[in-house]
Amino acid sequence: MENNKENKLDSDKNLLKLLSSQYITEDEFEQLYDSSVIIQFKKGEVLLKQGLKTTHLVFITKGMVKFNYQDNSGKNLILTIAKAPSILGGANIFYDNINIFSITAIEDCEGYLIDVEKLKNIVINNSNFTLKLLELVSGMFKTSVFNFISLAHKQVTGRIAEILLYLSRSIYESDKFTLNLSRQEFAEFVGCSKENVINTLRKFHNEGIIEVTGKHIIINDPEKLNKISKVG
Amino acid sequence: MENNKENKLDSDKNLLKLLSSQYITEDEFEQLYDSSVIIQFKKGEVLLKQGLKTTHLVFITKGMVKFNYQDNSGKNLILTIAKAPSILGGANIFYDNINIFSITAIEDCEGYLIDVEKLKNIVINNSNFTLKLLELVSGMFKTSVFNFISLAHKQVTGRIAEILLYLSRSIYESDKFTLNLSRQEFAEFVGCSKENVINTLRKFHNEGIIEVTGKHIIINDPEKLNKISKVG
DNA sequence: CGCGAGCTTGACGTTGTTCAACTAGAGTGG
DNA sequence: CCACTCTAGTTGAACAACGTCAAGCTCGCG
Repeated sequence: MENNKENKLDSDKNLLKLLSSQYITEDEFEQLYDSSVIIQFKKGEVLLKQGLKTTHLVFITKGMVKFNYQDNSGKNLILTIAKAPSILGGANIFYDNINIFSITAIEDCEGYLIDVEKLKNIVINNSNFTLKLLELVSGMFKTSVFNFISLAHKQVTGRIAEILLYLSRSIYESDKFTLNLSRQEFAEFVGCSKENVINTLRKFHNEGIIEVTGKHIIINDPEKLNKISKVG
Repeated sequence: MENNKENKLDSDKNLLKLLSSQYITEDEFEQLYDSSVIIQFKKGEVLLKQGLKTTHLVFITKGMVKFNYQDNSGKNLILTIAKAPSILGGANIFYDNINIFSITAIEDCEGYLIDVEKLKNIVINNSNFTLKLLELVSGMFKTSVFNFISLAHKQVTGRIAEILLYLSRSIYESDKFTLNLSRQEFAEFVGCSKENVINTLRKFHNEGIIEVTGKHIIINDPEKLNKISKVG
């Protein structure tokens, strides 16, 4: 048991190291790692809250999260879904410290809190690591732009096809998967009503493109989905 | 005449310096400046083209540009409008070199081409300047996310109100301005049809919120516009 | 067994797009 | 100086997409 935990921690540490150690020294890494706190999140818990100041990043080693935004009228929107291993919250450290969206667990998660001030100290003296962060943020920017374009030009059918492919390829990495999103959340990801999601999934199902049984989904014809997502 | 040009160049140079010199040394700046090329763009000309590799940034000292995207089906979308002075094209240097959208002059522009390879050399050895870039990209990311949210949750009336305020406050910096966008382009910015733009502008006009005479627009009641943009 | 949350379905109204016709203004050439 | 044409802008009507609403269903769980 003791041994198991040791192994697990070692493996997590290596993951984190892999993500950063090419860019910072061993010393800097140890400093960062030693100051970080192990933490668990249950499904539904908020890792980083919209509107609050960023005091830490979260490096998740296990689990899945959504980037969600709630507007003044109470409507929700999911910007994207991410899964471990991943560093969360990096985009706004050096711009201003207010989180523009929340990050919420959609299944139980494990990870580390990384102190932003400590990180800043390391970054300021380390151009390579800063470049790495720059790459990270550039990537997020790019994703966001594509999201915007997709939303602007595609109708719901195309968006849903696109998101099914994204989930299958990038998140669950399989043709068959069990959604850990409710229909409501799926709708918030697409940016439409839950009824629309239901009808469209049914349509795809009836056309034999996918198979839907509750939350279990099988992608039968990814090519066709791809075509639908391209057309709109 | 000669003297005028000298003065003009000096003033441009100072602008560029202002944007970067706190972060790089005098030497580095001179190196960057000396290798840059003065260039003019006429209205409609493309500064950076979607799908091509980035070989240079553009620092514009005069004029206005749109960030525009064209999808496979030929539909256009305007991501945002920017005006001089501004550094354009920074977001994707360190991620990959392909431009994900075009930048096109919407009025005659003047500026400098900055060689990306030269810039990279400077950046790699200069953490402060990298941080500045990080801030820049973070800002763009943030804008993009807000754009996404706006598009997802607001209907056309709200979007148009929002964009009118943006143009008035951030671009033209006045309650009265003359659009240098066609109705079609305005629609591409909003993400709707040009007819919808026309009808909505007319509606605002009839309600006394704005005055529209061709391309000349006067914002009479910014408070009301703000309310409309918040509600949706 | 019964309750409740999430899911599903169909009817209906609203929003926004598309299309076609028309108008106004800016060049162009005789 | 007057047709002619070309483009951008405008208008209204028909139509499609999508959201909202209300009702019924399913399934897990106490």
